[in-house]
Amino acid sequence: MSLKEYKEKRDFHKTKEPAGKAIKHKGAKMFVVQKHHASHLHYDFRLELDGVLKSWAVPKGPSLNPKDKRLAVEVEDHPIDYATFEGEIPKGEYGGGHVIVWDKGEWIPPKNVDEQLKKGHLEFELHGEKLGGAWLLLRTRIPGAKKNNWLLIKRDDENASAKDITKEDKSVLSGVSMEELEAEMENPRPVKKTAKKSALKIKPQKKTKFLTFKDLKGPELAMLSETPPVGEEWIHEIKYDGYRTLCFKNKKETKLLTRSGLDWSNKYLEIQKECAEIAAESIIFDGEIVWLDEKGRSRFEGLQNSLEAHDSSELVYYVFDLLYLNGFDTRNLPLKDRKKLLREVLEQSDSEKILFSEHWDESGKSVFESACESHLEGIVSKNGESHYHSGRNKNWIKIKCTNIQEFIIGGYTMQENNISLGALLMGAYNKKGKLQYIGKVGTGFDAKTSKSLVSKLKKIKSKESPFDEKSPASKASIWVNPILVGNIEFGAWTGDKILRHAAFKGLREDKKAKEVYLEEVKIKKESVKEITKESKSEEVKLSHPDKIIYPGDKITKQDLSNYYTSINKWILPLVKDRPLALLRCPNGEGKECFFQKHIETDDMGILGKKVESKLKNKKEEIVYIDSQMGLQELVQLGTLEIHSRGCRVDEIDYPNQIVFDFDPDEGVKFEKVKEAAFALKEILERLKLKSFIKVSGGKGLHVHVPIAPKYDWEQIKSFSKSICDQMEREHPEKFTTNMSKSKRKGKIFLDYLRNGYGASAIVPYSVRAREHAPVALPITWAEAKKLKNANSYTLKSVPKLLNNRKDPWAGYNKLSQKIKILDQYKSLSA
DNA sequence: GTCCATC
DNA sequence: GATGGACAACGCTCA
DNA sequence: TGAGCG
Repeated sequence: MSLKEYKEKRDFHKTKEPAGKAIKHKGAKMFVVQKHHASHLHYDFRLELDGVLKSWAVPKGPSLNPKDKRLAVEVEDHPIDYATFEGEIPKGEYGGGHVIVWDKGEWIPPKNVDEQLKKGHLEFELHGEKLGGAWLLLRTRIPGAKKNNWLLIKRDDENASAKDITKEDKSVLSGVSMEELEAEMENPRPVKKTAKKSALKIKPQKKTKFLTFKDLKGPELAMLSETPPVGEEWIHEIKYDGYRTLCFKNKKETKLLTRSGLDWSNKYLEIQKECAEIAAESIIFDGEIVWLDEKGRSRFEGLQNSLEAHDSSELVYYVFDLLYLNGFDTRNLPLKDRKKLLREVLEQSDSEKILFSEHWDESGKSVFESACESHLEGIVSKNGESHYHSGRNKNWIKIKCTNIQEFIIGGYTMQENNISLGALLMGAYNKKGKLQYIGKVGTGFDAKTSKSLVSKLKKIKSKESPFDEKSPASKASIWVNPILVGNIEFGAWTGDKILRHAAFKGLREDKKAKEVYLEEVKIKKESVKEITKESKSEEVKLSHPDKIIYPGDKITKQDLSNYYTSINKWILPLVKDRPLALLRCPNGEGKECFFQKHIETDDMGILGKKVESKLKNKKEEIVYIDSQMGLQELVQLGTLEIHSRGCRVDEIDYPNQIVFDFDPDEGVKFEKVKEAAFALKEILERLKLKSFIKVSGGKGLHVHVPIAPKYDWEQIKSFSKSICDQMEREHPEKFTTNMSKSKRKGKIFLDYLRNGYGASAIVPYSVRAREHAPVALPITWAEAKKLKNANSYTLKSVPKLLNNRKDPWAGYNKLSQKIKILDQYKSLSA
């Protein structure tokens, strides 16, 4: 989409003038609100109408980028456009201009929304375009709320609500069927996911105009890995050693382009001719042009020789992807389907030079091994379900048998005779964008290539070293502009990131030096699982060790990491192998946080597991840890609170601990909370159950009861409910089991709901995301007697306290208590 | 913090 | 490259 | 039935 089209689409309500009418609202004020994002700072707007804070000003409007300083607001009598500010835009108020709002486009707020808005706690998005402008579809979200709400408002009736839409109204919903709309309101989902789900089936639905290389934004590229990925979704292809080439054919012309978009049709005349003859009106291929040796292996040297001789007769084009066919953009098809289509097309054409790149869907490991045995360069494993995405991503993974990589020539030395080339000084761009020296290459070129190299290098001589640092400064070094790219085969990397046993294999004329960077080896988790079991000592890198995550006490991420390291042996037995729920606050305590129960990581310490609840009849993906490393990785992810379920990952239907949470209302004396805990202790003792107590790190206390995993969640929940009910009956003035705030005045809320399927509670020894980093610390009942409050054990004080401490929860994990009354009930009902 | 999508 | 969104889930209770 | 609450 061009910028113009994008703007038109975004500003549809300005250009289309739909049922409602745009008016200028005189009393409007704009507020610029600074918002922190994990990786960047940006701004949002709020709009005040007649003194009432109404909304974000511009639906999906542009944010203010401190660099471009635009603001989508009409200023004075200028036409609606972006106002451009000079200099820094301060946080604050922007009044005096006009802000465009709809006359009847205001939504009917649900209860409390006005208040939420005043606090700035509500955001909404306008989805009017979907409904042709006659209606407003708003997605509202209250941070922390469980779901989005969709509000549909008819413009000409202020009191219209979503329910009032009749079948007749369908006509104005331009393009949106009633069913779709109902489905959307019923089951709201983020807009972008909608787009994802509407993936084309094998037959593309809509004709699109022919794509250009620019539309494509370049070919899809593979990530480097040391081992092939594991999983049925992966298919595996031979990795070719040639030039990546895209073929664009339409009625007018047939072009062969390099990966950077250069037209090399003339260099591959024979192939270009054959492509032109393909029996399709328009087509885009992605593949590799190679030269094959007598054994059918692609050899880069052969390709180079052919090109230098301007003879493409010996080259073939292995096509492995189809991006466009006869008017249809096929990039959104799953790879498997694209290759099916591609195979059909190529079978029809019967060309000897344009070949279908076969794939195998057996285990990646065996494909990789046989590829290496046949002295091929390696394999490329691709996710068969993935769409075609430009750029490097994890859907394509390359695994190499030998180490051949492209690097940049940053300089060279001559042999002593000063006639022939001594060594090439190689480099690659690192993450910082600097050219990093990676060693010299003094072999692999014969007299002829040496000569041609020298003549090429002389032309690009430069006075200064192009290398960042660590550069091989010596009198003999001759620097060059770092624009030539060479193919280098090497044995291994040294610890200092220098090549060992490197040999020159030829220049890569299709690659720009800017594209050559140090590739990080991305290893898929599945393929290294066996390794991780043995190499648990691996350390976890903290991305920002000095980042302050508890601003009140200047506690850094490193401090948190150190905390868990020092109390590792205390927390691990209580947290390992339990399904987790994490409270993550990447920007620290007091900043925006979110809960998370499912994570995909490539990290090795955070484990995922597919579990199935037989009793709940549902499958889910859970996260757990079983090592110190896992704990460290949680820290790295910005986890401030670790919560767990009361069960083990392999028995999710049967909890092995019960948790009672005593949560006092504002103003309740802590003594009372202690009394409650001790009252519970007594009840439990009467039931012959041993219990353990911990401070919550907040205001309350938690009592844990380890049990045998033989009762299901329903049993445990009703058991704990009955106990809490009993306490409430005995002392209704002290306790309540009712969570509602109004009925909690001056009482302690007995929360038995931690004991339900999927519910979780704070893990003992976890820190809390509150000021001073309090810890949910296990204590003895004797200590509880003297306790003054529940939040004075902190990240700073706990490690010292634990020194030489006798485990207050000794035997917790070994205790497998039975609950008699449940057993009795069971035998009764049986 | 990380991934991803959209521009 | 800049920007922005998602990242849980479920039962209870009250209006 | 939806919102608020853990």
